[in-house]
Amino acid sequence: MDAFFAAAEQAAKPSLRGKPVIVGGLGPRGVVSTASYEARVFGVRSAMAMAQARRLCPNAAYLAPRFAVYRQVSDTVMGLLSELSPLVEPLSLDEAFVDLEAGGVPASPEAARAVGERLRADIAAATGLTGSVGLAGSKMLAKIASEQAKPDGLVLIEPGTEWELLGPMSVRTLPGVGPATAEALRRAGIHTVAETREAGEEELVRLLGKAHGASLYAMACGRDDRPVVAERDAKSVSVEDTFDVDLTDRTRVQVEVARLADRCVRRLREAGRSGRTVVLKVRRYDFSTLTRSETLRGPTDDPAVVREAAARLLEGVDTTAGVRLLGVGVTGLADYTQEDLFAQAAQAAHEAEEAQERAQEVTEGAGEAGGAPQALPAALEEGGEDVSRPRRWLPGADVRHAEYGAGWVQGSGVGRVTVRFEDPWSAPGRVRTFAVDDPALEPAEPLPLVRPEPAAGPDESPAIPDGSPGHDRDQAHDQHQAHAPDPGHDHGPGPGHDHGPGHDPGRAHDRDRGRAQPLTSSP
DNA sequence: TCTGGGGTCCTGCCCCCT
DNA sequence: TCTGAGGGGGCAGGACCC
Repeated sequence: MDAFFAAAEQAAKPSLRGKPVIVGGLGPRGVVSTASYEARVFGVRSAMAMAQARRLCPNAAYLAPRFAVYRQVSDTVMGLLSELSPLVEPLSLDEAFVDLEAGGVPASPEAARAVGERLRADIAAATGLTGSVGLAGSKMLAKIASEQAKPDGLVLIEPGTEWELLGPMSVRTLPGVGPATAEALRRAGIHTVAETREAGEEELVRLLGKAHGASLYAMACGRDDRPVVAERDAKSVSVEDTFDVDLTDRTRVQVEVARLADRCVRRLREAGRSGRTVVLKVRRYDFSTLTRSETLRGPTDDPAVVREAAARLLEGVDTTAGVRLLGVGVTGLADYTQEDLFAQAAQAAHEAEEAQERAQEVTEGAGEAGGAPQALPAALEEGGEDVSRPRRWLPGADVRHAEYGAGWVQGSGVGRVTVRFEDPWSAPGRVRTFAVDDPALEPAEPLPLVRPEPAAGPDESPAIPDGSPGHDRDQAHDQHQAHAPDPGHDHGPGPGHDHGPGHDPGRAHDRDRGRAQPLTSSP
């Protein structure tokens, strides 16, 4: 998929189409996940510090990723791929290898090209997004072809042309050659694929080690017989958080490690696995990273066991100078069924313990100062809403207003949140600003990017009528409500308080009159 | 004001066992 | 009974990928 996250956001948000869009971590230490092609013109790239991106492209829309949406689109695309062949190997949400031969596609360039073009059309129809297709006789070449095809194209590498094609390319083109390998090769005077071949396998092994050197030589010669492998089991599960501000307080570090251990086990259990080796990861103030690991006698999915192991590992790490990242992982995965009986018997006790932990966290939460990891949307953590914290409105998040309908958060701050009201099928919408605790405004489920088929029935009119559903009407509301008095705040959401619709819409105050956007610049 | 989060694979070292 | 070689597991770090 082309500029996947950013393209999905543009599809979901009509006002962003044709504009620079940057998806990534929005905190002070965020990095760019994906930049739209419009943003790349300014030099913004994946993995770049968000701060640098903002300097390069201050007028872009900066959005937090919405993985639920991307996963949905990804499932759709992977479904189309699986219609082509039983052998589909997903590499990530937006990329996969397909073995066309296993799918019975005749081994001719014409047949492959036809399948590729049809696939691209099907993806566009099913998702509203563009994807690029690389066709070749091996994974490495197919991948190179797909890179060349981007955006929105198809490239086929004819058998027999690989040698000349690869020769002049940079070594960085080859899979497995990153900055360090490229530098090692550069020092040896090797810059291109052809020079890599000329160096010979022996020299590459000497420079890079056995496995890396040998595989690099094969790749440089265009030899790559790695099969397409469907369904690979994960070998580790891990979670990590970078903190907005370095942690120095030892107790806080211990609390965070325990939280991460619990999150890690939750993920482990969701996957129905257990693990034997617990890994603690610590990135210090100076970005130096260390890991400590401990192998248990048998695999576990017991939060208490993982928490305790992580705590023991932490004991051996000096954190006084400041910690910017903490992580907890589990490797040596086994099937859940191998869980030992003792732990299962003790599980009830641990669950009671967990419940107590959570109760404690809520009371501690109120005093939490800066340095929080990118706060999870409060609603995500546990069913109940955490009343001790104000709701956080992440830019890009889906919302629904009792009166104005579906929209997305454009920005928030100083007690207000700015929302653009539009949906994937509407014309670009307009912006309104509300108090962050406006009860008429709620987080919402993402809308599908492609308009769903109208419900089967005699009446074929779609749920959302064509044409913009009445800016004029909105305007009328503006007149009425622009000066609605700000009712006093009630900070005691007692029992029975809910955010359901039907609250007095007069609480919505629209101070921007559709123009001023004090918090984020409108693209 | 640089530098996320989720992974995989490889290497080197140490230690223990055979 | 002692010794040395070699294999394998555990551990830490690093490179790479999306």
